[in-house]
Amino acid sequence: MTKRNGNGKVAILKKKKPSVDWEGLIATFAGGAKHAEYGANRTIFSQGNPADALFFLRKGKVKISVTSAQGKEAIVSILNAGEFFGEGCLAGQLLRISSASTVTDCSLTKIDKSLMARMLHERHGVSELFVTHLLSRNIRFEGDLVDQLFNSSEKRLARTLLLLAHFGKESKSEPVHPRINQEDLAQMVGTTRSRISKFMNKFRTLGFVDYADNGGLFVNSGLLSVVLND
Amino acid sequence: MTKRNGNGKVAILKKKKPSVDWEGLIATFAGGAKHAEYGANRTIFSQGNPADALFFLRKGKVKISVTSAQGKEAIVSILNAGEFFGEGCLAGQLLRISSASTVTDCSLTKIDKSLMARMLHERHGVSELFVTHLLSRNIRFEGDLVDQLFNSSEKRLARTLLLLAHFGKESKSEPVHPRINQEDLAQMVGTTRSRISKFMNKFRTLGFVDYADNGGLFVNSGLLSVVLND
DNA sequence: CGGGGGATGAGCAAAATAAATCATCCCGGT
DNA sequence: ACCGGGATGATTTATTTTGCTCATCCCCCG
Repeated sequence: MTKRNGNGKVAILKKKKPSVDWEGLIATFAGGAKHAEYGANRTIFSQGNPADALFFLRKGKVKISVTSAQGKEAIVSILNAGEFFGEGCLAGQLLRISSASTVTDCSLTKIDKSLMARMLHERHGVSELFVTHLLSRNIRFEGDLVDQLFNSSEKRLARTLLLLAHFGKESKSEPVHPRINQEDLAQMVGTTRSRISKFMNKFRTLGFVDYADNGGLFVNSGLLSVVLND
Repeated sequence: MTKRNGNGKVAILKKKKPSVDWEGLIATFAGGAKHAEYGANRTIFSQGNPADALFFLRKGKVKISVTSAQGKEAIVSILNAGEFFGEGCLAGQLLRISSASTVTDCSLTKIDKSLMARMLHERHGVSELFVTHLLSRNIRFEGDLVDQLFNSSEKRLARTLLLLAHFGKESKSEPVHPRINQEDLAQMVGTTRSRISKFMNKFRTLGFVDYADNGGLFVNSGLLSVVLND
C-alpha cells in the first residue's frame, strides 16, 4: 500500500521536514485501525456525535469547524497529510466538539480510542509521533490565539493566507489553494465576507496576492508578510 | 472567612481530581531535573530567550504572555499546579515565543529538553502524563480560539471569569482569585481595561459577580453562564 | 442563446470597539 | 492625618467592524 505519486515523493522527503516515517508506523496499526477513502466535501464526523475514535489523515485536506449556538460557523483549522484529528476523545471527551469534513479527496485511518490508548502505551514510535503531532498542533493553536488577541482582521487575513501558502506548497510559485472562497476565508479569519472582499482587493492592487486564470490564488509571501509587521 | 495560604496545603491535597500521581512521577526525574522555588511576580523566562528546557509547575500559578511587535501584551493562559509549560522547545523551537512569570509563589521543576526527550522515550508513565497534558492544553486552546472567533468581548469576559472560577476552586463559595486586576483581565480577554470596567459593573449590578471586602472576586457560575448562551 | 445561481466587488448605516482622558476611591507609608 | 500611587468607574471621541443591500461577473445548464 505504499503510495508514491510519481515525481513528488523524493522532493517531499528531502524537504526541510525531518518528519517521522508515519506511513510505516501507521501500517503497524493493522487489525484495529480501518483505512477509508473519502471524496471531497464529505462529512467525517459532526459536532455532537459520540467520540470513540480518532483519525489519521494519510492524504488530502480536512477542515475542522465549529458551529455556535447562534448558528455561526468558524473554521478552526485546515489539516494536511500526516496529522491526527478527533483526538479529543482520548482526553475523555464523549462527544465531538467540532465537525470534520474533507476538503479534497482523502485517505484516512480510523483508530479506535481504546486501540490508540494501547498503542500509546506499548509503542514508543507511536507515542513519539503523537507527541510531536500534539506539540505542533499546540503551537499552531497558540499562534492562532495570539493572532486573534491582538491583530486586526486585515492582519489576520494576511496571516491566514501566509499559513495557507506555506502549508500548501514548498515552492512559492504554486497557487495556495485550488479555489478557496471568500466565505471560507471569512470563517477562518473570524470576520465577514464583505470585509474579506475588501481586503483581498486591497492586497491584490498592492501586488500581495494574485488570482490565476483558473481561480487559483497566488500569495507573495515576502510582500504580504510586511502587512504583519507594521 | 478566608483561607490562609501559609499552611493551606492540606486542603489542596485532598482534592478529588482523578489525576495521575505526578508528584511521584516527577520525582523520578531526579538527577537531571532541578527543583526551584519562585516568589510571586518573578520572571521564569522571556520571549526571545533561548529555549532548551521545559518546566513542570508543582505548586502555584503561572502566567503565559506574549508581547506583540507593537508592544501590546496578551495573556495566553494561566496555568495551575500539575501543568507543563515551555514545551515548545521539544518541537524544535529554539527561542521562547512567549514569556512565563509567576502569579503566586511557585514550586517548579526545570527539565532539560534532552532529558525530557529521553524520559518520553523510556518511561511510559512520563509520556502518558505528557500526552494527557498536551491533549487538555489543546482542548483549552481550541476553546479559546473558538471563543475569540465568534464571541463578543462581553461574552469572552464571561467565559474567562467562568474558567477562572472553575479552575480556581471546586466549591462555588470561594473567591475566584485573590485580586486579579482589570488590566490583566483585559489582556486575557483581548480588549481594553475600560471595556472590562464597564462589563464588570454590568455583571455586578446583575448579580453575576460580586466583590469581597478584601478585593476577592466571587463568580455566580449559574447566572454568568446565561450570558454565554444568549 | 438566454437564464439561473454562485461568487465577488462595492457602499452605507448601525453597532461594537478602541483610545484617551478625568474623577474617585482605597490603601500603605510617613 | 496627610500624601502619593495604583486601581477602578465613567465619559467622550475616533475607528473598526458588522450587517445588510445591490450591482457585476462568470460559469454551467437548459
